[in-house]
Amino acid sequence: MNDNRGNLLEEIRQRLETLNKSERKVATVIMRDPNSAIRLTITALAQEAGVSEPTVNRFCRGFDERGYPDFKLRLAQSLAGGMPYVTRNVEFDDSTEEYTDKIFSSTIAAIDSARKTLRPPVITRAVDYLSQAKQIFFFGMGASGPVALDAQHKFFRLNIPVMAYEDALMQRMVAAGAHTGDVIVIISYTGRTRELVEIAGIGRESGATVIGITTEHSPLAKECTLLLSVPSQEDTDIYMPMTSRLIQLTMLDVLATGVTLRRGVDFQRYLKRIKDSLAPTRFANE
Amino acid sequence: MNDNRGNLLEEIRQRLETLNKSERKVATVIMRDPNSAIRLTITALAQEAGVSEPTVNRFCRGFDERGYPDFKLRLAQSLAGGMPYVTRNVEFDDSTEEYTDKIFSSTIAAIDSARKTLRPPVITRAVDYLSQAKQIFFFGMGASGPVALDAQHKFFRLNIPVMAYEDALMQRMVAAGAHTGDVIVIISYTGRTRELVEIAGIGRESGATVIGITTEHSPLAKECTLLLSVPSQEDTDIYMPMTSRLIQLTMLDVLATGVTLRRGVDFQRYLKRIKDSLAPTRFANE
DNA sequence: ATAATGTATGTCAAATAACTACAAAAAGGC
DNA sequence: GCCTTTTTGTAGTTATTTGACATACATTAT
Repeated sequence: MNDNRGNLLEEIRQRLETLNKSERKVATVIMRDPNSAIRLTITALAQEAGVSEPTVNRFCRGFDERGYPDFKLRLAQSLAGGMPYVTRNVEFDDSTEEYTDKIFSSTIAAIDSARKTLRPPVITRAVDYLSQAKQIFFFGMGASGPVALDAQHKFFRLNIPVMAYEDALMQRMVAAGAHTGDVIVIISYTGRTRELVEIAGIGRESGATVIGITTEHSPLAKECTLLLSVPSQEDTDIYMPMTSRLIQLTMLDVLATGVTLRRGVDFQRYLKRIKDSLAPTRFANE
Repeated sequence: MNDNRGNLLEEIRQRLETLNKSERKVATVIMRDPNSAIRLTITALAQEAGVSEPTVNRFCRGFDERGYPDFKLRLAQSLAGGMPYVTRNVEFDDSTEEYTDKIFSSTIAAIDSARKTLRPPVITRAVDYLSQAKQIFFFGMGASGPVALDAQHKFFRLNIPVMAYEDALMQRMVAAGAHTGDVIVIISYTGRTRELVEIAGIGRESGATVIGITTEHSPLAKECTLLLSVPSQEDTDIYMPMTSRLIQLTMLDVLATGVTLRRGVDFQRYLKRIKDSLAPTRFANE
């Protein structure tokens, strides 16, 4: 819906040869300092270019715009600083400002790229399973442990029996004792932890639905009923998992939201009640 | 020269609470469909919002703009790049694709806005404290509990004695028993949990350095030696904390990275050794 | 060479949009 | 409940854009 015709500035440059004398004057003025051009009125721009106002207007229409204001709007968009959410690695001589910015940028870039690889039908299926689950278990080890706990926290509010386990032995026992209708969500960045791969198999044998939040094509992914794939972040997480956790967490936010929506509008009142129950533990708001 | 003040849409959303009735109407109309809003005249927008034209004009000036046209220009720039980093709230009739996209977008927008409010000198000081700490404790309750655990995980790798506590009584005891040179990091979204505010005070009395990762001007913030402020996300987290955790986590990534850098280049070898220690627990990489 | 035609550009007026000053209404404090 | 302050709207003013039309210039045909 967004009329994202290419960069306007680029288009002007390309068509420069095609334009007639006066229109070329207008183009030149705009290209010389586009950032100022967007703040000029048609009168000012016309004067600047030494042409008449209607000429500017005609020039604008030549670029498939309704008139000068629309043209300016599109020009402004072309100029808007593209987002520099690039993944750059932290260097050992970075200043505080530099590494802070790099980490934030990489994080944003990672989440953005995760968003692009998402497949809504898969999420819908995951939400189907979760909202019909008799019980939900979240398994995560190491850095994914806290993610599992966070998920427990979130799903608990949804009035579903839910537990998180970080311990491999507990996970194994729970998986072995699971029933049809139970859902086990296994969170693992690498998808290669032997223990978890085995546990996934055990869970499935017990009849549980096993949802994996992990890397595509990994051994764990193959053992799961349903895979929510997290793109692997090549460079960033060399020595510590950073962005991967955040993507997993966001994914779980999406799932929790999906389940909430299935509950219907009335459920919001229940959520509010849970939230309000915390009020006495807090200082009043302002 | 390009006045790239932050994403305007985001700013509107943040300041939504601050606005008065009529101005909020205007904000709502703009946020509902920003892409159309930029094509409206002040008259049309006023009518759409059910307010008078001067109200719209005043609204624009409230955002440090000279008037409506300039406001529109900046709005257009915020929308550019086809990438709507707009925070739109999830509606009850959203499709999977819609709510997924909204959550990812809000998350990205929130982290981006957090990035902009960061003050590098404060981070430097936090890293100073942390890298010289005899011991580090991370305290978090409720949704911030998993964040504290994640931090423990991360700082453990940095070869620092570190513990995370979710339990208020343990926190209280640890705070009371802390010494000068110990650092207590308290993570709280609201900054209003009575228990934690008290604990912060106790920790400081014991001589520990108390770093708060919480909302500015909150009771907790006032009790801390150093405040790392997390911008509060009014709308998004109504019924569940979502973006706040992610910002806290990213903040902790930054701190952990800062401490790592202080350790010097050799330290990387140590980190690699820790990472490699996990290899036997995993299936080989391809 | 000149008339005829078409294109390019400008002038001016009408319409539209944005802003200002002021007045009315609503909200808040005493 | 009255006064003060804040919020919102009305009406008039100014600025901006656009459209209709006219003129100038170039091109081609006679």
